[in-house]
Amino acid sequence: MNDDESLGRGDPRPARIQEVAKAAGVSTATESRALSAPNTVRPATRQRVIEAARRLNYTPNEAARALRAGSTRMVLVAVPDVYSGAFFDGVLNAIDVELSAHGYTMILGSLEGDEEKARRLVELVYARQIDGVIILSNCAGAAGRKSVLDAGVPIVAVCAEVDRPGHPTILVDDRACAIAQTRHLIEFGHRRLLYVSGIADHYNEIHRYRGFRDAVADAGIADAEVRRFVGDYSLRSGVEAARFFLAQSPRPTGVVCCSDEMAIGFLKTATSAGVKAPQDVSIVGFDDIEFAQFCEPALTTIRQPRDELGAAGARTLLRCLSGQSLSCAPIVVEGQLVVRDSTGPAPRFRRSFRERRHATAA
Amino acid sequence: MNDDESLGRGDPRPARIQEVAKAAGVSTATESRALSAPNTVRPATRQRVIEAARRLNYTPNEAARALRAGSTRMVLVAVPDVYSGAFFDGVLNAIDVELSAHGYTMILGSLEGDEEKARRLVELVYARQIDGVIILSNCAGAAGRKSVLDAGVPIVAVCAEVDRPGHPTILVDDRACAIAQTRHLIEFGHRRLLYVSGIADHYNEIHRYRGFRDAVADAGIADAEVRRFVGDYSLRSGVEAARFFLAQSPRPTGVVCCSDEMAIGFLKTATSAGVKAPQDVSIVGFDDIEFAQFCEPALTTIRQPRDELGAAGARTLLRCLSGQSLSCAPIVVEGQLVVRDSTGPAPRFRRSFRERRHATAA
DNA sequence: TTGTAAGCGTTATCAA
DNA sequence: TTGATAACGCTTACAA
Repeated sequence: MNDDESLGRGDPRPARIQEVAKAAGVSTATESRALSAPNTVRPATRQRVIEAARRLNYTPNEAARALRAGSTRMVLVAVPDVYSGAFFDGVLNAIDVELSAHGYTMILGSLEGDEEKARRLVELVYARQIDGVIILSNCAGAAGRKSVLDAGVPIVAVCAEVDRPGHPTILVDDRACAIAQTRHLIEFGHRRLLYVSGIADHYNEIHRYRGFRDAVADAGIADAEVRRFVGDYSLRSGVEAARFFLAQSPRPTGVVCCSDEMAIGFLKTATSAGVKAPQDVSIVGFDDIEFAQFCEPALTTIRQPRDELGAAGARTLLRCLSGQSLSCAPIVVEGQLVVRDSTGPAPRFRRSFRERRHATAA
Repeated sequence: MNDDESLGRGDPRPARIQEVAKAAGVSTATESRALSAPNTVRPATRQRVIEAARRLNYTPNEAARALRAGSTRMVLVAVPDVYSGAFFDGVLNAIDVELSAHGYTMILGSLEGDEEKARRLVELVYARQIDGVIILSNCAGAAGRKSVLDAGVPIVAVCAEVDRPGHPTILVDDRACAIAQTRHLIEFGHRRLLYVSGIADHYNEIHRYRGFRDAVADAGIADAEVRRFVGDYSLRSGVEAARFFLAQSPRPTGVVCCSDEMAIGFLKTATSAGVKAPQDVSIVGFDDIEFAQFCEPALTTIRQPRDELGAAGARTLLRCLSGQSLSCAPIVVEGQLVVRDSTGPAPRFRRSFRERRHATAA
């Protein structure tokens, strides 16, 4: 019985490179090369090595590899704390696929909420356990704490902006999207508008609100006709927005929301109070999460190219990690208005609009 | 100017323990102890060490620590591939909070879908980069591949069952939950029932279906009155279930779903086809995801104690990691029926009317 | 209580 | 193409 052949399950101690090298009749150096740089060893040798590794069920110890090589192939993806799982899941999946394909592991976490969790993640970066960071959240540098920005690893921002310049960034054209939302309502004859915003100082929000204002001004709508309610993207704040809406007199007839969650929370609350969409009020969301098609009525919204955002972010980071220097001009991708059933002609315009439609149809 | 004081941002090279030890006037051994086992050094020394570490912005290199100490403090949490983000997010958050509080980092990933991603994760475990695994998905041991079960690390299952016995398990009482769903409908007078199942060979599913059958048999309902549609927990399969439902004649009046997503997909599709809930059909979901309150009508469902499940899973794993041996009797927590607006009395009179019509048509 | 020194399991340098 | 050997940065016997 050969003592190299300890194949049994649950070996008390996994094989090390030395043992495998011995079994293959080579040095540890050759062993290592055969596995991580196959073309630098003779095919026959390589074959022997690989065979021995398989027999002994050998997997290189990652901690040792990382210590020696100075890289862990782990990437931290920082998501917002209260986040639209429904939206980010798509982005995250694209990131994960891209990273995995290049041998990297994704670690997910928030740098915002639970202080304990956040500090641990930042420490992990400083501890050289993380090769790079993708930021999907604006609050990268928290007050009083070591910032991940100072850890000396490459950082890429996706749908977000880093406090300090010089980092590659992937963005949706938020201003254009907000204009598309608003114009859609204006074209339906809505003039009393409610804007339900995300967190006020977020990068996205600043640009979106700017777009909303511009579209409103373009249409010659007076400031007095417009309201703003500041939310935080959540279902709950959509409910609050609807309460605010219900208390107005006269009520707005068109509502622009900065997330589908807020739009859905708004919709449900308004409906329960007897205000129907799109008859009494039209609502546009943002993100096109999966549930947008399943609420009642189905939600008109902005579709963000989640796959594209995630994949571009991951690829950009991988390029940084391989030492390429990149231009910092943001990569901008486009959102798209998806019209469903939650928007329609403004109440007082409805009749004439219908007549016009019938006229053109006839 | 002291060359120890290189505090500048983006230091080319982070401080090592040796430098900090020198700056504090102690050996590396004392330095290490002062930071990881504070009570084993004199307070004054400890103070000097901590001060020096802070000055030099020192964070111990994690790879070196892991190599030497033989533990990485990383835990893999394996989620299903097509998963109810809305449900698992709650469980995952509870796990993360618990792990973070004990100095552990959570790595998230699926062992089911993308083969490339799955293989990488398993390799990570074999590479000793993962101290333990929490499984939220049934397909732990995939065919043909090294299984995470053989990697020799502690494994805990939450809402799932591991193919091989001997692992601690945290479960909801699925059978009792399914009975509660079904009885709720039966008490409303429903007798023609549709059961929309999750993936057929999942542990949960087996127990839930058993509960459904038992409740049906208890009520003396004939097999001929009962249908089963096999879905996969997704919104999409809820849509398919509704199509199946719409094609029946006579149609069931009560629908038991194994996820809220399926219930919501069903609801929307049925509503669009002119079938109203709860007037024409009553629907019960499972999970009580956040959106359950926001669909129209609000969904009657089963609330699973997500926090409890996640926290119990994490605590159990931490106990394993600290070397305690545990009983393998499953920890069972209870779900709870939450009655909202998607369920109501069976439409007896209209039903018999319809049957008459169908009878004459046939 | 503190210091000395031997590893942890790799990879990379250099010489053969 | 391969082998000997020195790091990588930390923890922990063991000795003082």
